Amino acid sequence: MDPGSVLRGYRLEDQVGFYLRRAGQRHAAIFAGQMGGDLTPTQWAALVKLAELHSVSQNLLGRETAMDAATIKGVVDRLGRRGLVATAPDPDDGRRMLVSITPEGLAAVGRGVAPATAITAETLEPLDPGEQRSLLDLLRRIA
Amino acid sequence: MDPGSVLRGYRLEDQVGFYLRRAGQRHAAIFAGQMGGDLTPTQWAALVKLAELHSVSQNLLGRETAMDAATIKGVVDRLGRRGLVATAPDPDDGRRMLVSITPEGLAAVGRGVAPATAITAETLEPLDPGEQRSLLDLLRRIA
DNA sequence: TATTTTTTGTTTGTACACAAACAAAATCGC
DNA sequence: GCGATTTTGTTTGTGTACAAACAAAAAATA
Repeated sequence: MDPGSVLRGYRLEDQVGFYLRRAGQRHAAIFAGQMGGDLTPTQWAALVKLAELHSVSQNLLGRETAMDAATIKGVVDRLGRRGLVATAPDPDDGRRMLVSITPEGLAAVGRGVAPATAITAETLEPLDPGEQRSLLDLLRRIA
Repeated sequence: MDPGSVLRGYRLEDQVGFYLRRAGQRHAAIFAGQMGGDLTPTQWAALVKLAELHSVSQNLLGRETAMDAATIKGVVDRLGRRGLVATAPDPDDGRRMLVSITPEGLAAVGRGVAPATAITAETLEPLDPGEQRSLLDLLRRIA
């Protein structure tokens, strides 16, 4: 009796989850290579959103970048320690911590746009333009 | 001068990486819900591969499941502590640690196949069958 | 107004994920 | 056979990711 028989035809290689993880790993490797290692994907996402939104509460920044409260806290703390982000209590709401991007953070975003664009291009490079649009559409719909 | 101008049209919402992360998060949530929380996606992947391969070195198991040496070590340690996996030194190669699945591990795989199949189905549920095949194909090619 | 509920942020604990540095064993090239 | 290289596994450190439990403040409601 083959131990594999409990699998009843189930194979890791047929599951979306497996390829989502592997594609994420490849993207992370490309990111680290192009971005020079000083900004992680989540840190970059937070900085980009802050460049758009000027000043937002920490939790809202988390929602905009798809990070839960505990995760965005760590990201903001690390960016704050490096002077790319500043926090201040919200005068209108004693619970809120307003997060904003510093001039240094804005400069980092400026330097990062070209690499970030290249990262997306390199990640999608195995696909032709139509396939790239398809993938983005399909991913969006299962996200 | 708008701070957003440093972005030059770059938006988080146009980047694959952002959706890869979000789709991975949704999949992980579905996984935790269906699998009952006692097995993580990586632990499940390791068990499935071991059910197929019987006995493999720890590093090879990592390669088969897309985990690096440090990560697979942690996964095997945790599975070993719960008795789902056993390790033994390879008699033919003093460096190698042979990992195999225990009867309890095999039983856990047997119980997990139905939920695991449902997890993939629920993750892909927003797409029709043709789109599901497309997504899997495109993900495979960028992974 | 007073009570309840929600929102916001923090802390702790567990689990990936990987880089870097290291040691031991096997293999390769000569 | 022997030195160089590769493979295998371990350890440490940093950074997501999230659950759960908690406190404080605000908002909703009775």
